[in-house]
Amino acid sequence: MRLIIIDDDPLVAASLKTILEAKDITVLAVGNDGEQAKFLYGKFMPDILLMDIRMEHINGIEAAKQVLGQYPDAKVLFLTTFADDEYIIRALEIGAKGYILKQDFENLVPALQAVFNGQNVFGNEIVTKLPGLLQETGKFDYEACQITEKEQEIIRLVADGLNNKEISDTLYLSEGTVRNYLSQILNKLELRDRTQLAVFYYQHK
Amino acid sequence: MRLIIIDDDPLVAASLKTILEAKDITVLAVGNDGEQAKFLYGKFMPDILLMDIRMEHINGIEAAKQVLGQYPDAKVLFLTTFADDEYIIRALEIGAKGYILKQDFENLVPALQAVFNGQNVFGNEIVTKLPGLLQETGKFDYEACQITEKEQEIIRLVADGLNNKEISDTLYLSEGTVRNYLSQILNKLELRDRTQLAVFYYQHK
DNA sequence: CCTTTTATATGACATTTGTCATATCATCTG
DNA sequence: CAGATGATATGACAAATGTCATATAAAAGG
Repeated sequence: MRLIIIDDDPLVAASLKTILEAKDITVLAVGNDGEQAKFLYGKFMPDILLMDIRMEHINGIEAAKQVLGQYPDAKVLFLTTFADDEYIIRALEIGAKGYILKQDFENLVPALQAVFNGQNVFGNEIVTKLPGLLQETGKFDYEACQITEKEQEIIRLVADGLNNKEISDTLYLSEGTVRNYLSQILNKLELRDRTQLAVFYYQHK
Repeated sequence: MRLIIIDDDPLVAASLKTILEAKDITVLAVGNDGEQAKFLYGKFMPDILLMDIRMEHINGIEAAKQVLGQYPDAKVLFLTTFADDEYIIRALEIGAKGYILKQDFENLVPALQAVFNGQNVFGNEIVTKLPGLLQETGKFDYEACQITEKEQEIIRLVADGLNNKEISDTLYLSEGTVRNYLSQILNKLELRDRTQLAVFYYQHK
């Protein structure tokens, strides 16, 4: 198995190289910058591109996107020090083969093997997060928070982008009343303003 | 590596056993019913439970749930003939280690190895579906609307519920500048206020 | 080098927003 | 009936928001 390692930190990159070579894996090249990823990939055409996801200048995702744009069959396995929701999605979107924690170095070789054989590999930390990401956060129980029916109506209208005047027209209330309701809602949900309320609404739906 | 195979179809189960034993993998037992899964797991305590996902009587998911309920550290790898969106989520939820197509029998061994070493393995057919499941709504093309990179950053922060001061602190800009940016954004997207912007963000994501 | 563009900032301003204290009025409830 | 409760309203106020005209400096382009 022939691969290229890209890591911001030269120490990490070198350690990885040593570890992997001890396991009879050929490290064709080591880079420490997203910029080098595409160049080195084109030059060596490795079986796998093992790359840090957090790097200065060009991050791993961006670099991988470029590599995959030019070489769609490239197998990219990301390395990271901790799991980041944002990155999981992006990595999957662009077609990475997986995502493994640096700490799990004893699992690195089997992971590489699996990727080499066409599988996709994800560490536990990642997978346990997926259901949460997949199933949009369990609906929020407004009742449990003593949010009345009328208040919920107002929440929906705020989450629709209406201002106080529009809400008052819709519900046949005075604008002041709407303000009062809203004030109570924000208080109950411990939010600061209507925008946070709208955000809350969409994130708990 | 010691494992148990559960498959509805005795022929498939037997074939798998033959293939795997040829690769020096110990098949402790073969079952053909979800009911047997829990019993056999308890009896043999294998490293991995390799199980069909579609079975009569008790399906794989249900059987795995029971096994995992009793033995939370069980490593369950599902087998299936085709990928089913519904199952992906369910399998991840209950804590399965992966999901592989029966057709990919040449990848089965590396996959088992990776699972044995604590990884999670998913076939390509599955992974390519994940982004779709993660965010099904076609996302909005801000570039096309001439929304600059910086403006997009501000949008994200507004959609996070920050006020102008907080945004300016985050981006090292003056509050006035943030206001100006926001004003431009609202103008470009033909929205009225930051709440509508947050709403827009969540509805086009 | 001069001009244009781009990013950032300021101040002034009207409007909207959120909070609070208080007021009606109808409906329960003992 | 008297008092409590709940829904709605008002007015006052400070803070935040959105708009606009304008300013400045740096970068880019000629």
